[in-house]
Amino acid sequence: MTDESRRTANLLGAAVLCLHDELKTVLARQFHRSGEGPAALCALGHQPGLSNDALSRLLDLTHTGTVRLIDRLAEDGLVRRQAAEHDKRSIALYLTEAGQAARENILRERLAALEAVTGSLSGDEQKDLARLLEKLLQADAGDDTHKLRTCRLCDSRVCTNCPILVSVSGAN
Amino acid sequence: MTDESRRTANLLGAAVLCLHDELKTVLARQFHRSGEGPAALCALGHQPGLSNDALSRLLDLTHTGTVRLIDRLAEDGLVRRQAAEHDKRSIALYLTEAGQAARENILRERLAALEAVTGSLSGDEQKDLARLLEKLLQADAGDDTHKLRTCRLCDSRVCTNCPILVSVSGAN
DNA sequence: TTTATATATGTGACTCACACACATATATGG
DNA sequence: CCATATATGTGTGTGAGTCACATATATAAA
Repeated sequence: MTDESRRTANLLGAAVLCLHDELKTVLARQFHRSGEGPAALCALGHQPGLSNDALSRLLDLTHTGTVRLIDRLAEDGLVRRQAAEHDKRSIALYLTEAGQAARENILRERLAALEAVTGSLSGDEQKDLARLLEKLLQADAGDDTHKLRTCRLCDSRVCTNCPILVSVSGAN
Repeated sequence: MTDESRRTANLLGAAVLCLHDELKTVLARQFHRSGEGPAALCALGHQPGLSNDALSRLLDLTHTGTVRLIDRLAEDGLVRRQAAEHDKRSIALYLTEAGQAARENILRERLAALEAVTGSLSGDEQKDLARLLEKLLQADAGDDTHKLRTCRLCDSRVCTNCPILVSVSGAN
């Protein structure tokens, strides 16, 4: 590794930290709970009927942690537990109306914050950035669970031609 | 905003999330405490003698949160509180030998993880990425405190020619 | 078919990393 | 000299997770 490539790696780390801080702040404004709550809402909007177990893998929480998370979201009236039809042990999770609205807000504000940053680049630079990010995401994709994890806050209406597309059925 | 620029923004968000997860995992392996502990160690290595107050601004914690954080780090034998010479109210924080070693590990593993990702790009692509990241970091730099915050996990030996260079004296 | 084992969810008790309200010591400006 | 601002610390609380354990259903084996 050259000094220059090390410098680039470090710049990437700084950008990741800076942007993550910013996105965290934005989400906190939209959503009074911290942790994986926003990600759970987004994922459930994208894949309604997910089980506790599938969600726990997607969020990389213990199943217990996911139970508590769903308790909180249900208490806030954002998520609804329902008996699953095929397996009586499992539950199926759905967003309520309020949950869908919360998800919309989260996705919108997140994207606005990101656009404010990429907006400092020219059109050509944005194209370059997109291409480089695609390569980075592909290189770091991992298995299906990891891919779903990476996409857990994505806005599927915006992410056309996802570079790490995964068969959603792999989630349950 | 075009659909394409929205897509780029979303890709950036996905990459930030994915890499942040990965860096978090790496730090957790190196350092059994979560939260801002690693950042505190790195910052204190870079700016020895920082006060609780300056550190709390840098980490964006309440001063109380920082007191407790330092309690934990001191308990682990990584940080030492010392009376400040100029202002008897404030304390000066220094890393112990063990603290310096912990910091080294954190910086090394963080950079290794980042290099593993950027390593998937060609030399030219890495140069492009560096240039774009510099622009993004500059666009999002903010005031001196925000800049220091962005750099709180950087390895100063590697970050030559920092794109958002800040006068360190602004920190105290 | 009965039985053993694996899987899905849930509960109780705990921990960690913060926050807020309040107290104390030192600095600083009128 | 005194009022106010600043720096640190303490008591108490909370949110978000963990682990150990319990229960219900599914599946495979005898």
